[in-house]
Amino acid sequence: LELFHTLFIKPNNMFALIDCNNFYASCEKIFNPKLKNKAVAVLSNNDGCIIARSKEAKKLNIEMGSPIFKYKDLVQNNILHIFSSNFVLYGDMSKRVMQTLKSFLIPMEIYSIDEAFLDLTTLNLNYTELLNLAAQIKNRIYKWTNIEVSVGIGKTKTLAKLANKQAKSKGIFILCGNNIEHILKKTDLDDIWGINKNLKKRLYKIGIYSAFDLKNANPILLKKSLSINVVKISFELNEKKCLDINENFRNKKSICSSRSFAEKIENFNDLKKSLCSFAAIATKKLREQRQKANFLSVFITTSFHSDDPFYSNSYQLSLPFATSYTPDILKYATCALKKIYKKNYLYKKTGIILSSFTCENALQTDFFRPLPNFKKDALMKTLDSINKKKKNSIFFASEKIDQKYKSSSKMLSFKFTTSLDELLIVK
DNA sequence: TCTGGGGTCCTAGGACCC
DNA sequence: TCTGGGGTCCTAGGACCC
Repeated sequence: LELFHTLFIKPNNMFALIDCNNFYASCEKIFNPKLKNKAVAVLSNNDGCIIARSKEAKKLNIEMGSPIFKYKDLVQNNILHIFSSNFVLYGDMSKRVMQTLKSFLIPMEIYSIDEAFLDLTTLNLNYTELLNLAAQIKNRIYKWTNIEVSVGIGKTKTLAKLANKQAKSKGIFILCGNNIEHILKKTDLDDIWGINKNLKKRLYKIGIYSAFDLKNANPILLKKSLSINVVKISFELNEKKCLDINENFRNKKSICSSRSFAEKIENFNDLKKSLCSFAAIATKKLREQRQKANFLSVFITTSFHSDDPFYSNSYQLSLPFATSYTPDILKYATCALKKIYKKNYLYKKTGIILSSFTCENALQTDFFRPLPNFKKDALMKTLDSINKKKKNSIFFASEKIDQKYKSSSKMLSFKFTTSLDELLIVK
């Protein structure tokens, strides 16, 4: 253990986690002044359940993840204002926030759509300087994007995450030195990054009941009864860095596209059409990161929440050659679907996952395989450039789905920042 | 009536190798 | 009667994240 510490754990690190407050709900509020001080919630695809709440909505005890029909009365009485998820808007606002953060020229990892880590280690700041920097970050992001953020600072990413929880009420919080023990004692295990309800139960079984207990736990015991990740979390609570920031976030290692349907689908052809439309979306994303896939997985499932007979299955296949050519993916995805489709079930959802990527212009071939067809790449380039000018100008016949199965979003706000036809009008 | 979508990482076990 | 020891690589499934 001593050896491990001296070899791998470097002292004197400092990380900040910047997290946008109630991000999706905040994005809706920016462009709609009528929503000021009102409770706002954003719904999942298909307008199913709640995935974001403004602070006013949180005060009404509206739960994350619960289906919207539970709050029908609040919506009808204009107490709760709901929106379909507008990922084009949120994605663009996220980009603006991240660009603002980049202007500080500090090593940075974009961790999610509304969060980023900064590695402050080399800046060597004292407590007051840290507070000043955090305030500057908050102010600049608010001034440039109108988004409010919380800044949490700690000696490891795990502590910065925890500090951010404290910062939700105070705006800025630095978790170090004397206050760590005090905070950890009143922190629930599942409020720690990387520990959920399930892991919490397993920790209870070995006599660890709080974040403070986990900090002081025996790493050998943690490794034996749980996993290496829990050991790392415990070290991180002790201000010993195990997790570094990852600045190379550009390329994804897998790309998934899936959706639940507005109406359940029984028929193979309708299921195939929607799968093909997801396959085309995933393949387009793959081309955007200039890579080709060697592996795909297709899944189908009936509803988890109905009395209909339940069936869920998936099929994985290795592609005979790396490809980002939509017709190739459509063909193999359809093959995979045929393997798992069963008649007489009411399907609610399907999707595709592409993985095992290689660089688009480094193709491995062999003696017995035809040479790669460069015309395929040229065709996809043309297709993408046409669709860039006007979305969905060209698509494959197999993608054409019946409107009634498409997931619905009835309360969609405008794409205020990305579409000339949907600009905010000020009278 | 109505219950999301998109990711990463770890581990156990199988299939190989000598 | 008795059948080794030490590896690597791959994958499915689980567990976690937002």
